[in-house]
This record gives sequence, C-alpha cells and structure tokens, in this order.
Amino acid sequence: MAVRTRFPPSPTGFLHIGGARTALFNWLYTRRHKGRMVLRIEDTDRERSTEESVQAIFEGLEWLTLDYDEGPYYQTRRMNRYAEVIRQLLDSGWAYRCYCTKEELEAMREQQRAEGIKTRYDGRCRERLQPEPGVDPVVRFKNPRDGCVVIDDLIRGRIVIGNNELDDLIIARSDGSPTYNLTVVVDDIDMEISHVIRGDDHINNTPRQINIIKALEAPLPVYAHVPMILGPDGKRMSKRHGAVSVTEYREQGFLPHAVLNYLARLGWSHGDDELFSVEQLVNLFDIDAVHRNPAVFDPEKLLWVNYEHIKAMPVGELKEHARFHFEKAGIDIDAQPHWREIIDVNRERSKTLVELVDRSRFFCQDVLDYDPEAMKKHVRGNAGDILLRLRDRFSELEPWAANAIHAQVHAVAGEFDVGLGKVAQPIRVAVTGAAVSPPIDETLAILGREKTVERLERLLEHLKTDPAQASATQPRGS
RNA sequence: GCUCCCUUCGUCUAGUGGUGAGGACGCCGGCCUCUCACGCCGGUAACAGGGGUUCGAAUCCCCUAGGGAGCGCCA
Repeated sequence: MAVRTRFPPSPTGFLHIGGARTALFNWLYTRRHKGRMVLRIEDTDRERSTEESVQAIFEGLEWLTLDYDEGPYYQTRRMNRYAEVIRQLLDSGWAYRCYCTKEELEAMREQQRAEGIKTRYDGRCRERLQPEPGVDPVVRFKNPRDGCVVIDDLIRGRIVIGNNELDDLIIARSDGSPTYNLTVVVDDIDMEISHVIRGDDHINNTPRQINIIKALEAPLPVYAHVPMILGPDGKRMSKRHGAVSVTEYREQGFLPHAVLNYLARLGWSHGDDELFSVEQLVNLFDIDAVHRNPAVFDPEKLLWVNYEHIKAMPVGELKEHARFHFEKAGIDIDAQPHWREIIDVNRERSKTLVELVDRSRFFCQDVLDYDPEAMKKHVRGNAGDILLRLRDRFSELEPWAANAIHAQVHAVAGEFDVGLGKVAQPIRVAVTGAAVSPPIDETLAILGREKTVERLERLLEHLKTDPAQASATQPRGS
C-alpha cells in the first residue's frame, strides 16, 4: 500500500512543540516508507482561525525543515464538497436534522450528569417527522446503536469501543457549515490518506470517524495515536509552560535538527542511542517503536542535545545558523576575518547559539566597560605593572601565535613570581571586559596583536583615571 | 460522574520469563586547571501497590491506586 499521510494543523495559534512532534512523526514515517505527506489547514473554525497563524505554521515547519509533498489544502475552500457529503448522508438515511436548542441540550446534559452517566446526545430527533418552526436545524450523524468499533492502532494495538458509548454527533452546524469530524473524514477519504498519525487526544474521535467512513463506504486508513507531550507538572503541554511555540526555540538559539532529534526521542527510541542526524532518523524511525506512554518535556536535555549538535556541525553550516543571532547582536560575522576560529573556540562551550554569540562578542566588538566584580577581584595589587609588562612584550612579539603568547604569559608570571591566574585574569578583564574567555593564549592569538595591545592600554588608562582601583604605580599593600 | 488511554531512577528510556535491572540528561563528589567550558573517574536514584500463573516474573493475567485525554453547533 502506498503510504500517504497528512499533517492537519488548525490555524488558531502558533505551531507548538506537540504539533511539531506530530508533524515530525508523520514526516519520518512518510520519508521512511517513500510515501507522500499532505499539509492541510483545518480552518473551518472561522472565529479562531487567523492568517497569522497559517503563516506561523508555515514558518515553523520550514525552520524545522519538515517539507510536504502536497498542499497546503484549505478546508474553507472545500465547503461545497462537505455540503455534498452532508447531503449524501442525509439522503442515504445516515444523517438527520436535529432541532434541539442549546438550552434543551444543556438541560439534557445536566440531567445526565446528575444521573452519573456519560453526557451525550440521546437521539431524540431521530424520529422527528416535522421540522420545528423558527429553528435552524443542525445535522447529526446517525451513529449505529449496536455492535462495536475496532481500531487496530499501530501503537496501541487493538482498541474496541461499543457503539452504545457513542452518540449522534453534529456534522453540520445550524448555519450549514461542516464540523471537524465530518471535514476530517471527507478530506482523508478524498486525499486518499492511508495512515492517520495523530495525538492520542484524538482516540475518542476515532470510532466516530470510522463509523462515518463506513457509512460513506470508503476504505479505512490505518491509525497510529502517538502519546502527548506533558509539561513539567505532568499536565498536557500548553502555553503556560513557557516556550511552546516552535519559533521561540529559534529565538532561544536552538538548532532545528537538535529540536527534531530531541522531539524524536520523546516517545521513540532506538536502543540506547541519543544523538541522531535527520538522515539517521529517517532510516531508523518506525512507528511501532513509538511508546504508548506520554513523555514529560525536559528543557535541560534539549539543551544538551543542542550542545552536541552545535559541536558536531561543520563550522560553515554553524555560522549560517548563527547568523540570525549574530545579526541580532549587531555583529556582522562575515566581516570577521577569524570567524572560523571564533566559532570553533566557542562552540564547545555553548549550549545555544545565543550563548555562542555572547561568548564571541568581545572578539568582534570593542570592550566599552568593565565588569565591576571582575575588576575588584582581578585587577588589583600589581596587576597594572603586570599588564604594562605584557603590553611591552606583546608589542614586539614575533610571531603572533598561541604558543609564543603562551610563553610570554608564563615568562611574565615568572618575573613577577606569581601564579598564572594573576597574569591571565587581568588580561581577560582588559580584553573581554569580564573574567571569562577561552584559554588566554588562544584568545589573544585570535584577537590579534593590535587589538590586544590596544585593549591592554585602554585598561591601563582606565586605571589612571579611576583612583578607586588599585594603581600600577602604587606598591602592593600600601 | 462516565468512557478511553497510560504506569522502569527527578526526567527521557533499554529491557518482550532467568540481568548485580543497563544507558542518557540532571544532580553530588574527585581529578585536570589561567577563567569558562570540555574531558576523565566515581556516586546518588526506578520496576506504583496487591493478588495470581510459573521452578522462576519489570516482563503474562486480574484487581486497586495514581496520572492523562475525551465527553462542544472547537479542532
């Protein structure tokens, strides 16, 4: 059987992490089985659907590099088709008009709750012969009363639901517009969907949809219900759990393939393996290895996966992904002659691209002010003398390379009879404005002689004009 | 309330009748060390509970408990 899947978001918000995983599973399954995936925008809720959401979904999918083979189809453009099917169901006796008012239905549910039974429509309009004047009727599907529906779910196994648990659901509103359970069935049939892979919050809808498909005498797709992603509180992921919009992860400096890697491992595994490229995912993923139980989203582990991807990615590619973040920081990374070294030296200490940019900043931009804490801690005592000596040595150092710089730093430490920290830390403050950088010799080598000397001098100047700081001319302990 | 689904370390998971229950993230020690980070070594920590079946159950069955989802003229 040719595999045809679909990803059917409703454009009532951004593409969130749960939807992204559903899209991913569909995509992986489709690619793995050389099938075709269709994108379908389920926008029949005119009240809540927005064009911005449609764009956000496209953007999210594109960022994640999840492409599709057909579509996007819009349900709002298929209204005539739904009307036709509703007509057909009415004509064949599989559907009927219901004139119950909302008040009447609410009273019925109230009654049922009081009796402790499942709230559902009791089918009271099934036998109605005369229309109720002044009421625009809805159309209900006449669900079978006997027998049961069997779902052979690829993930859950066999699920059996008695028809007596189901009620006559509304397939057309009183304004004639179709509802979800009708449109999804019609579309899946028309688009010849072979595999329905969706969140398990849809399990309860599946038997109803199967009954409609049967009434339409169409072939049934294979179902696979994937477990939900839960927030740290064990509840279903939602807006209040923070960054759930996929594009938010881009903002925070995640690599799209790292997000995919992490998402795939939520509910799916391949032995003890943790890190996968997208290509490996496509080759290894299979739907029956997906678990039945829901998974809690762990931001810490996502960070780690991201870090591993940052380390493994070719530097040129990494630069392209980081460009967005460099630009936000006002840095033209392409203008940096040593961009390659800057990225390489920082990537292995950065869990996100935002952090990579932060750590790269001082290489690309002038140091304008000094962290007071760092000044207090490292630029004191004879630090000024040390910096002065360093400035002199560096000015004529040849060649300007990490090992030569290393030797000078050691030599100066020896001359002043201090530990390496007493030399390296003041340099860091001068060169970065704070107390953190890669190894000082590499850092200076990349920075270049000119900027190094310049920044040493600038800090020396700063010390002269700031009497609060320890001065180069004052002996220690005075 | 009713229906459906789920249940191995805090989290993600390996495990399909015989394991000292393994890995990963995190966390805690130690080593390394010019800061940060890495790396290395070590440690903490789980089969929800109760009944069966079996020579033997994390693995099979039942019950209980807990969690999740659904019960719309939303999708």
